[in-house]
Amino acid sequence: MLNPIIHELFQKYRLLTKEVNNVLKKHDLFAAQWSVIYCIDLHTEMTLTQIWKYLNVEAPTITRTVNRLEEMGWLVTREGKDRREKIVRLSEEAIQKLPHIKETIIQFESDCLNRLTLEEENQLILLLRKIDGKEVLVRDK
Amino acid sequence: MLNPIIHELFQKYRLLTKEVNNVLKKHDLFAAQWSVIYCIDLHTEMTLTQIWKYLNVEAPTITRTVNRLEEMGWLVTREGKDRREKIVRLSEEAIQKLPHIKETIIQFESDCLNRLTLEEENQLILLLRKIDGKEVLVRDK
DNA sequence: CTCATTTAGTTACTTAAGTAAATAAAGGAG
DNA sequence: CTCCTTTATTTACTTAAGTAACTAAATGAG
Repeated sequence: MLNPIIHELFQKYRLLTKEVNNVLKKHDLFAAQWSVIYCIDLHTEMTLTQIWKYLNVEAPTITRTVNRLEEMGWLVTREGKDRREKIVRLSEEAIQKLPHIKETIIQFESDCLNRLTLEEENQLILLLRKIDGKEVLVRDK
Repeated sequence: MLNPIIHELFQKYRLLTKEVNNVLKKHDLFAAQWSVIYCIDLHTEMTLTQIWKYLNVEAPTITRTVNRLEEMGWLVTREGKDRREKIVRLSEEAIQKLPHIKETIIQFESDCLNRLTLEEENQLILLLRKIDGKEVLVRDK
């Protein structure tokens, strides 16, 4: 952008999405779809609102991705007691396929980070969290 | 995604683009447009290929952004001696508006990074560069 | 010189995500 | 109970960027 940190962060974002899309191709998934599947698996069952709040994206993004994943047979949805909300869970096939996909993702991610020591990884995550901490809690200044 | 570093990196990317778009709104620009203007300013004159190689994106992305910026009067293009290539430079208005825009961007970026010390900034950039270093040079392992 | 190959840019189509505005159910004040 | 407000989701439109396939100019082998 101008600042080298932000520049680097943007470049890595593009590089990583590109590569993760490539890795996921063999499972017929895209990165954003995988992130939704992963987060539903983590919580077993979620409303759309819970998903977009967890992933920190806007609601329409999740409407679209969940619809697509439902069409593709990865997700099953039902109406909640509150009839406005849509509750999503993984389909049987998805649950079955999940371990294998997780494996390839773990492999991919560890390849990406193989030049970092464990300590560096911890440092990196702490430093990333310090960027733009408006919502984290206004600490000083 | 699953790995907290990559997860955090993706979140920060979204947060930062959102906020930089918000800051640029008063200049009638979007983040990607600004990055093209900035890099042309840095090099005075560039071909499309030089731009997309510098920014590390694909060619069609730059075709689109440059066309839009030309329509909007930010850029001027001409044909090179090699008649396949399109050479781009900033328009007079762009050059005039640039200092003010730069100022707001610098302000924005330093706000984003104000919780990091200078040393932490240096560390962060080094750590980011270690991610997925396939193209950087395969060093060890 | 001619033709095959490479290079620069574009076009068409797709994923990803954002904003603004609409719909529709739930909840609350009176 | 009625009406207003809030909440959950959706729809329409836009920016950003990718892939694949195309055009057209340049280059190089013969």
